[in-house]
Amino acid sequence: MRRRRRLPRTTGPRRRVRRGRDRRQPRGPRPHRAAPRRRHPLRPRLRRQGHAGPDEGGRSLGCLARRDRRRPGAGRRHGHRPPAAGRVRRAPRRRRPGRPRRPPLRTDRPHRQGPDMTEAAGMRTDYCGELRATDVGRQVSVCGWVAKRREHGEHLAFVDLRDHTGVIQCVVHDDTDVRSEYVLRITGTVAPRPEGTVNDKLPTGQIELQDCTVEILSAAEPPPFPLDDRADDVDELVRLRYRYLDLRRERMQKNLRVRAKVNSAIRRSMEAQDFIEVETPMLMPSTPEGAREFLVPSRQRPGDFYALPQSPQLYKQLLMVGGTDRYFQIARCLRDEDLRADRQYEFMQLDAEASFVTQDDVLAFISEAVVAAAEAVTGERPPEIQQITWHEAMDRYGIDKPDLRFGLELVELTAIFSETGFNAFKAPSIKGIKVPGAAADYGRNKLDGLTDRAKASGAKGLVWLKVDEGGTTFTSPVAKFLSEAEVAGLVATFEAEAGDLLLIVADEWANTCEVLGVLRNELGRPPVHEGPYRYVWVVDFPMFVGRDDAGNPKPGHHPFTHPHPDDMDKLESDPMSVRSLAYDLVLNGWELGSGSIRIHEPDLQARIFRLLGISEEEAEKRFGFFLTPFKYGAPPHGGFAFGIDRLTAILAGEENIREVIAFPKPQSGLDPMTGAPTTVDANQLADLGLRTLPKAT
RNA sequence: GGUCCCGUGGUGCAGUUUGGAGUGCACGCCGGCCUGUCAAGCCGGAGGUCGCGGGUUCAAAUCCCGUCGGGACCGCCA
Repeated sequence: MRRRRRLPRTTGPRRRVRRGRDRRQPRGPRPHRAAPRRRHPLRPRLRRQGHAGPDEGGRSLGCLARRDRRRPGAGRRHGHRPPAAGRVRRAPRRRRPGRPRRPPLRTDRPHRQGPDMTEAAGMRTDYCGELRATDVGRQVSVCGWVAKRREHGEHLAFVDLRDHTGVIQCVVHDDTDVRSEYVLRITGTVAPRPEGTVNDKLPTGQIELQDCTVEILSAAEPPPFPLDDRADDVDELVRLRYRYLDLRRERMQKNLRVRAKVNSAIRRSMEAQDFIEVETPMLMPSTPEGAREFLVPSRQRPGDFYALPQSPQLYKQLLMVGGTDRYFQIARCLRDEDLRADRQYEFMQLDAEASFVTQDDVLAFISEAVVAAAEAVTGERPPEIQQITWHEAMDRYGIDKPDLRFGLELVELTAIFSETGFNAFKAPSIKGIKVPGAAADYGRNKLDGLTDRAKASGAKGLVWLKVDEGGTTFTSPVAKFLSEAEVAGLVATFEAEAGDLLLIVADEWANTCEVLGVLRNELGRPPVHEGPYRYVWVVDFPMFVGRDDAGNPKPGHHPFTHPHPDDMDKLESDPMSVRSLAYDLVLNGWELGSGSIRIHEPDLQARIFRLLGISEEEAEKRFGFFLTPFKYGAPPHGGFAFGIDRLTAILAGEENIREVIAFPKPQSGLDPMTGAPTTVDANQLADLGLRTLPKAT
């Protein structure tokens, strides 16, 4: 890192303004110091940079110099710390033998008009939150915002100064007027707190800054909401409107730093695995498959549009054709779909692609990156990520993004009812879940609620049974329809005990699983960020999911996904049973991302298009720029993309990705801070050949 | 596009069920007091068109309709 010089500590204006009584009137000389000249006390008190008056330069030096003369050794003690930010952060606090002492205070520099912004990093010697008892005796300068001030009469006040590392208590004995969120530079001596005044709740609670000289770098209006933990309860719209204030909070600063760690660890991991970072265009042709796109009108071709990328999918495959071998990008993706707790218009993905690899290779690459990111944040390396097939995920958890942190697995019951007389159970697939001990908690209302939920998910109905005392009979509206053998079969299969609640669904296999999967999550799923972290690869996704209006199968992943080699012979005969080489990575029930091995053979691609009902002409029209390259020799390749916002949110302990994005948008997509989106003036529209319709009223 | 929940000084709430004067609490803010506090303490003060519009009523924060804004979820996100 480039070495940056620190500003001589004496160049800033020393502002003396008053707080408390009589702020609007000049006051007489104060008792223990010759009264310095004072600026007019009326606020705003600060002159703008460049308009500094004659009192802004030299006097403070004089004050400090006087002070230094009064305290022999103080000047020498107060030295230049290694100036680069990284060094400051990591600098050992204990001075080791042999380590050179900090260079002496420079008092020989020419006076400056206010802080020199070209040396802003040098305005301080330390971060607020990093001072410790081992720093006692040092004279330091810290910069930050006033988190809190506590006054005790005219001549004692405590100022908690905050930067992104934390707060330090500064003892101010003069009558400087500092208020919430004023930006200060405070120079003082690190001292142990007097006996009985240690604050165990603060990492800096053993010490405080004494003999403080306060420079007001910026005055501030009171913030519209408290910038501490209480802001967690403030309306998110208010936090977003003043996001720049919200970001000062410990939680937000922590989250931004978690995110930076994730990015950094991912980048290091991918590079260590021989991936190279390549940027791909933000302006690309519209490819209307999949998510709705953001369109950008072309000025030079009025009436034509670029689209912003939903993902770099097409480009990264062309990078493979281009011999790049292993590509990655921490890529911004944009989708014009409705927002959610885990969705923004724009979001970041680790996008990766590799040539001459198998599915297992890709899973290993990505696993390594995710594990590295998790380790960078938590300090613990997660265990190897397990795999589960899509079919097993559906069968056991009823969902393709299973949350493995809790039980309530689906129990297979079909065989028990193979000869049932109960019409509702004459179905291809019968499954249930057991909620241990929940019978008493679920009265009629809650059970009706579950039934409604099941029906909303597509179930014909939901059968519930409460296991009676003794554990061998049920209380249930359908109890009378069940044979003794069926009752016994249920008790045995569920390993049911008195007080358990059993929920059963009978339908086609997929429906049965999905409905119970919804109920399972409803009944047992903890908030996503609660530990432990359970990563899982879901593999062998079906090649096709459902059929479109014309009866053609629809691709489960995307139309360039390679079919599973074992199922190639079923592509035409039984397409819906064909598996693909597509895979998802799931963490605590959130889909982190997905990927696949791609089709690199033009013949196979043509075959898939035929199955999807896409004619050659249509394929050429829609994907021509993408398909032609494959005629020139495409390597076998595959890749993956996962959402960095989601991973970061979970690792940061947040349930909402907005909390780990510096400037997110609320659910409406309207930015309360900037007002975007806005109308533009007619000339801009004319330039683009656009005309807007009147807004609906 | 849909379902549900929420809009009351700068912030967080109570008050709405059962209509009766902008009523209350906490924080913040402003002023005063206070030399060891730490989400300091004490005293005083300012600050609100109860999101907006309409309706019912003698009377609406409260009931009704509409609308705007926010959130969670469904649809959607190949």
